[in-house]
Amino acid sequence: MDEISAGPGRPRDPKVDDAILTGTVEVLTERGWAGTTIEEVASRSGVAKSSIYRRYGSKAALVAAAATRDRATRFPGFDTGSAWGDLTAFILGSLRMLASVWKQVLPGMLAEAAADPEISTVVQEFWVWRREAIAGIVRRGVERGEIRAETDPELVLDLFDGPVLFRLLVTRAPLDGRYADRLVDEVMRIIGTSWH
Amino acid sequence: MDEISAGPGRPRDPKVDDAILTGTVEVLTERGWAGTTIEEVASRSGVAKSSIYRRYGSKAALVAAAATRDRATRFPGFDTGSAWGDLTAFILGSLRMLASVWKQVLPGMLAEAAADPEISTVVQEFWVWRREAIAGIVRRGVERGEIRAETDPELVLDLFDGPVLFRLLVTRAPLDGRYADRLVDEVMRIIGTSWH
Amino acid sequence: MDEISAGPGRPRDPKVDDAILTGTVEVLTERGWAGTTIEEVASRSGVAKSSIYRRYGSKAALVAAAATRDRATRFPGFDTGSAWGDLTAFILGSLRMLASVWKQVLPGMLAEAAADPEISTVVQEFWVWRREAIAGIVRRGVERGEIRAETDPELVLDLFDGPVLFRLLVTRAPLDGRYADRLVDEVMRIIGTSWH
Amino acid sequence: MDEISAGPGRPRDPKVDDAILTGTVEVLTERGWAGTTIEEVASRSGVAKSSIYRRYGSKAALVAAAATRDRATRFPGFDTGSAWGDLTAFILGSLRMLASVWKQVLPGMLAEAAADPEISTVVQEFWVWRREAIAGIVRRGVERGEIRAETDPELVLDLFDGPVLFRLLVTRAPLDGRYADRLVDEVMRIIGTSWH
DNA sequence: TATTAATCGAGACGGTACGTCAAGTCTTCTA
DNA sequence: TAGAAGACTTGACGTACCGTCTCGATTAATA
Repeated sequence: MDEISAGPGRPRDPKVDDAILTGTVEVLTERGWAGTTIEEVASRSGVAKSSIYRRYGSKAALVAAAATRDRATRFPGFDTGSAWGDLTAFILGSLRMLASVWKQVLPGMLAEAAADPEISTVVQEFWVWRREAIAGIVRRGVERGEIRAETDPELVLDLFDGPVLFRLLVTRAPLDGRYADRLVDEVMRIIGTSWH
Repeated sequence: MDEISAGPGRPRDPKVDDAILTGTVEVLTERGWAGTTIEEVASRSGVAKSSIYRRYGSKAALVAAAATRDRATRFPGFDTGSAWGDLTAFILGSLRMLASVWKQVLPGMLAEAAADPEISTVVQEFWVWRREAIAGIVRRGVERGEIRAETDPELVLDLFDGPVLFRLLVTRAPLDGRYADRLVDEVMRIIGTSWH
Repeated sequence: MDEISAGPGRPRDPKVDDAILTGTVEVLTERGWAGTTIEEVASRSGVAKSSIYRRYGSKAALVAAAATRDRATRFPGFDTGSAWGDLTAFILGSLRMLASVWKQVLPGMLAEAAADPEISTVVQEFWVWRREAIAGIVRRGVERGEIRAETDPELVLDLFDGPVLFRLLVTRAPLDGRYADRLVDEVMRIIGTSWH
Repeated sequence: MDEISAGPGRPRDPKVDDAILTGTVEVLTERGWAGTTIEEVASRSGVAKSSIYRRYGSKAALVAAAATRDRATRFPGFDTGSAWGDLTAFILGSLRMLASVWKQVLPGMLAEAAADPEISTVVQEFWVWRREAIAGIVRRGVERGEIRAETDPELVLDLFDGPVLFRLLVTRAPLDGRYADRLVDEVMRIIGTSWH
């Protein structure tokens, strides 16, 4: 995916790459999605506006890149030995990640994605690994006999991320550990082979 | 809330009220949330910009008003005699309403609400009657013995609107009758007193 | 020529008109034609950029307006009783006007006019009254018998402004009183009825 | 001033020299002075921008070089046997040269020269040979007794190029053969020893 | 019947950010 | 070193809307 060897011409300066994304996260943190302007990111990161536009065609693309870089660093592993434990670890990790900048950024991102297919793609890619993580948990749970064999991972993601998104965007109800427990409880009631 | 008798001075022209909201829906339909500008709404509806600002303080407030007016006309009743039927009617009605303009408008609205508390209030009010509708369905279901007594209507809304929102904003998976059936199925598995 | 009564809408603020043109002359004086930017004029005159663009479509149009306003205030009358005196007064007045800002501005103006027909029009209008002034001098001279009856005022303007422009733009030879005398001398040699 | 033998390193490629100037004239022809950019010249002539900047410090310097190269090829000799004939040949040749690209280029050049002394020098050098050509014509005319002995060639140039420049830049009056005749007529009326 | 006060359309106003463009400089690889 | 390629900083461009404001012209209820 990455260019290994350079073509002709001056190669892009990785320090500039870095400064842009770091500056983006900074401005997002301070000003939120709507208050973030390319102009501010440029002046903040000591980089020319044109150097940003050369890389990213829009604010949304820029923020998406920053988010993608951030994701890699934040999410730990989870394989606790039980479906219950795995799901709890997964949802808690998600909520922890959300608690940072991205809680403020996500709404704007999603709005942009609704209009711009290119951004939509980026957003969906952002969710692909979540689906795969869930699929892994489900597979292990089925092998252990904790989860029903015909379970669709897509459905589980629906039931996890849907309500979280709903609370984040609409009801603004708290997204804490107790809520995580309840979510896992409900989901296991649907996909589990038995219940206490 | 509404002024019943006029004070001194020229009263507001109801034709202007109407032209504004109608024009707003028109522009939203054609241009989507981001492409909708107050200036365009004004020129489209043959109304002065100041006449819009006199009524609504922002684009979001304007759109919220248009949405509220629209809601009243679109949503039919539902009381089918069974919890299963009620929930299905409710979710199908919701999906039908979403299929119109508001699918395009909702993301932008929610993004704005995330930043502006005033808009957030409007959005939440928009959801209040949904909670109440669900509460009614649950109450009737409990009385009939179809739904477990301790069921929290809030939770049911979570499980309905969450996944729908998730699909709408993120995965863009289809929101059709089959999906509605599956949703009701899952929810009833959680809140129902028995299952087949 | 001027609008006496206003159309609908807020009328243009004459203080803004004035601030813009005054600021333009200021910036031109300090920075010259090339160094003058609309942005600088705006910030200097405490006026929004859009208020300038609302009035003038380009730098050249803006400067032309400033020049036109300036012309009215700078040029005194001339009717000295003899063709010789009139022409001398005319050419001296012209050189005096040139000695101010406009010496620096004219080249850029003319370059712009060469490309943009609209500017060209403005520039030519700027020269119309010179043609007319010359025509008046010629007419009076013919009546007095000092100037040959068939004299074409256009030609006289050619012979006056041409060499001045040439010196200004190319040779940068001095444009002083002695040169003015010589110019009048030459021209009278062509259009005069006799010579000493 | 020119490097005769190369120092160390790769010598400059004369094909590049040529491509640059040829491309410059091409672009000037198509786009005029203002529309000509170094970037376009570079891509047009298949040469790197840095190869242009290595040779010429600015757009004006580049265009000046192109003009200088062009001048040598265009202007024929003139020595017709009479002052009248010489002057007519000279002015007609000048007008013919002007009719090409340079009519469009001159205004921009002169504007630049007004601000940049370096360009001003180039422009003045461009006029030196005209002064000398006129000086030759005058000298021969004086020897033949057609032109008054005290005639200043500088003045003649003033009277020729001034009006031409004026018409070119300002009035846009036609510059054809008839005008050439009239110009010669007027000038001879001033510097000639007699008239018909 | 006049007065008063708010509305209406229109459009100017000071702003802010946009995305584009060209200038001139710098950095890499290749010849 | 030159040369091609292209990234880089800089700075102005002209545009689009924002939300506020000032006009002159209505439009009722009040005096």
